[in-house]
Amino acid sequence: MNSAEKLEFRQAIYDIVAAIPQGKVSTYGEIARLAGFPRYHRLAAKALQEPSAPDALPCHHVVNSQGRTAPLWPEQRQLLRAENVAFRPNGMVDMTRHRWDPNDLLNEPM
DNA sequence: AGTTTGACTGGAG
DNA sequence: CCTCCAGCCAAAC
Repeated sequence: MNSAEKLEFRQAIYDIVAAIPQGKVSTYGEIARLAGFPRYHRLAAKALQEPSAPDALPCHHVVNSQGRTAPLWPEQRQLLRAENVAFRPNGMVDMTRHRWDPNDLLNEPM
């Protein structure tokens, strides 16, 4: 991965995350795959930590594959709750209800 | 140049 | 659900 690809990757990640609708969440592995770098989930996470990430970027819409919120980022839970995202009793996001389907453009506001 | 470190993942125990 | 582990890849040590 050269420097040009890094920029390309980061930009793709930001675009994808920006496209996640309110009340929906995606995973690090998913956005990395959509960005065209299937095994770069860890780098996707790092990209969201980058200070260069846009301020308005709703990175709280990204959780891990199990629906777990970022351990060292307690606010994420509040941000999601503010969007009526349902949490299971175990503290994980109810992925069956809130997983974002990139193909479903309107993603049923119902 | 070798080792450690994550806002990770999927599987095993 | 929990922890532990191998696989993963760039960055930071």
